[in-house]
Amino acid sequence: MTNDFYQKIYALVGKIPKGKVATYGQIAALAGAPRSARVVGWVLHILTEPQAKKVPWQRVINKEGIISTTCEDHPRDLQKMLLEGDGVEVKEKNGCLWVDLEKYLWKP
DNA sequence: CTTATGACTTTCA
DNA sequence: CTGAAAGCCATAA
Repeated sequence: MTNDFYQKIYALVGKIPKGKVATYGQIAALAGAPRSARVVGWVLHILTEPQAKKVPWQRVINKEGIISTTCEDHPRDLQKMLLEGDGVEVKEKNGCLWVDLEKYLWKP
């Protein structure tokens, strides 16, 4: 069951088109668990090495489009770089990186 | 098995 | 409208 949830999340994240971003709640909802946004974040946190390179985890952010990454292993600068590489404009507000959900939010 | 924590979200005051 | 607290799911200890 958890493994299935993982697979769903991976599939959903992998289905995010280039130049678009999605929120944890959205991914969780699409995975069948609207209240498991935290788990989505956890899944992306424990991504295995090969998957971290295959899955565009950088396109998954919180509901405000802000990168709330507190992990030192997941630098916001790296995510910003990856998003910019995908064609997503990452803005900076008060030292917090965020994306225009109105323009870059993935709407399946 | 119980407790604590987390890349979040939603609701109450 | 803003701020704080609880909730939910899964993993780690």
